[in-house]
Amino acid sequence: MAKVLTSKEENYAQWYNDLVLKAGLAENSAVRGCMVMKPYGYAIWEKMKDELDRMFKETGHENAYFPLFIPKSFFSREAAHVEGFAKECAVVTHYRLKNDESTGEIVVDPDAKLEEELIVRPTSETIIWNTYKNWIQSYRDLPLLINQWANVVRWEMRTRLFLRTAEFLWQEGHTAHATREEAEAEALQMVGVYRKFSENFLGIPVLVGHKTDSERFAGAVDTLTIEALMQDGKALQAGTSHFLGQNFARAFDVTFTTSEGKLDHVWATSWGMTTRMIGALIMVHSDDNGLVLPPRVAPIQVVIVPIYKGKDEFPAIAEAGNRIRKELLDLGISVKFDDRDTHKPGWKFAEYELKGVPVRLAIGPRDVEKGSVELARRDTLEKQTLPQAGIGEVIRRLLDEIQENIHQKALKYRTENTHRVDTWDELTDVLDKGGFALAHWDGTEESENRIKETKATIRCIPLDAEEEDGTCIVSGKPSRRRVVIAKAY
RNA sequence: GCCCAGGUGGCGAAAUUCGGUAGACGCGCCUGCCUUGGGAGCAGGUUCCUAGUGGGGAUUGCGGGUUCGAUUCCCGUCCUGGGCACCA
Repeated sequence: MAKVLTSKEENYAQWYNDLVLKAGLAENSAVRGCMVMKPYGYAIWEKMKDELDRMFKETGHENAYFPLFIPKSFFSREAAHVEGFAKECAVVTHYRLKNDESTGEIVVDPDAKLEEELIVRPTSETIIWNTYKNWIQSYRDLPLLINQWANVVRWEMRTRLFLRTAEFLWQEGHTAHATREEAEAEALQMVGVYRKFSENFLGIPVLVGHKTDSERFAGAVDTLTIEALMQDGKALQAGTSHFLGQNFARAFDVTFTTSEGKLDHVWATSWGMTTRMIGALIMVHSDDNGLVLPPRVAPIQVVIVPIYKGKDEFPAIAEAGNRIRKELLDLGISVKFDDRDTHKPGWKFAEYELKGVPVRLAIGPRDVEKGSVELARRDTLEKQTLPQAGIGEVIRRLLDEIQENIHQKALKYRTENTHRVDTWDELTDVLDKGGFALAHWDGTEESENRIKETKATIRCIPLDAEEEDGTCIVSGKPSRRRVVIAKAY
């Protein structure tokens, strides 16, 4: 097979880029740092959206939509929030162009300057809380559980397809609650939804935990995160859920009358997951032959490739192919019968491997004769010949097995690359090789800054960390639990 | 935003040293033949636009400059890649 991709071992960044481009997922656009998501990449995103949306609704949330533009004044009400986002905002200053008579060029009309600039949302807390103010009067209006599917813009200095683009797609949930406890429970619930989604649907094992003070979302009281490990040993923040306390309620004056008739500010959360997950999916599972998609997220779960010499052989093969296709469709399996005669079988094999299709069936004259079919699974690249009769059931079970196998493989990789470290040397050793280091930390910013000098960061303070006496890897001061340290994207 | 390195067909690129026919070589693509159980092979074509077809025009990110002549030298600018920083 002609080599299509750079090898992962040769150059991980190049391999990733090749894969995104050649599998037809996305490409860089003419606009600085932005991305064109191609149909196949978008199909993967749609699968993710459908599943997440289902999970949100299952937990009582509704979808709504808020404006793309945020007046500058809204944006600056919450001090920490503006501080966090000010450096990466796209700003609309004018509303009209005109033809410059001297040069004949289209220029911004200086007379069309906006009185107040508009910020293209980098996140929607401010405009949403400005709206919630009008929606919430009484404890009877709470909780307010809303999610929005949208695009946002953050003017990043350096960009990378899917992982960091100037514009990206995401969902952002924004909830309002009557009590602190309820809001905290919501934030915890939603990080749990992300964990379930990531592990069960995408096959990506994640660590769940709190961010440190310095890594927290701008304006949040607590940030919960899921952290995944990529095949090059770097961590990726895959989703976050924030407990916002009453910060935004105070900034936007969102108050309600309690059941006791008292006035109080509401308690808030926000949580988001983005198209970055597509990048995670690629970097966690794929190999040098291309994408490896877990069946649940694969836009095409089974592809059928006919093999034939001359036109007379085709009808019998097409009959078998279409019959199997129908059988799989009836079982709720997405299947493509690629009967194009413009590409040869070997070409198609390579193509669908590159696209990560979990199961491939090949049907040729031999199979028609014997009532058999060749089945190849993408995760292990194993091939076997099976009877056509009952193939639907076999594949239905196999898809579950592949889903599980891909998850277990990723989990095994993460386990093998997670190390408990008790000395500074052990820490730097793990960080050099790549992977998660579990180390004691005294909770101070000084020690955290020292860790950051290695270019690694504290990814999270795990939720389920067992209590354990130890001493901080930096200061030697006492510590009650280990934190997760890694180099990250 | 700062420090490097770059920007030439659909793609990887060559020519830049020392200014002198831009696109060598390869991939891909197109046509035909031969093939079809792993991106096979052979021949021809392939920068783009245009043309009643023995032609014409444009073209090395973009804008200026030097020069008889600029992909090459100078200034500016935009963009891309790597590093710092920032970040989902």
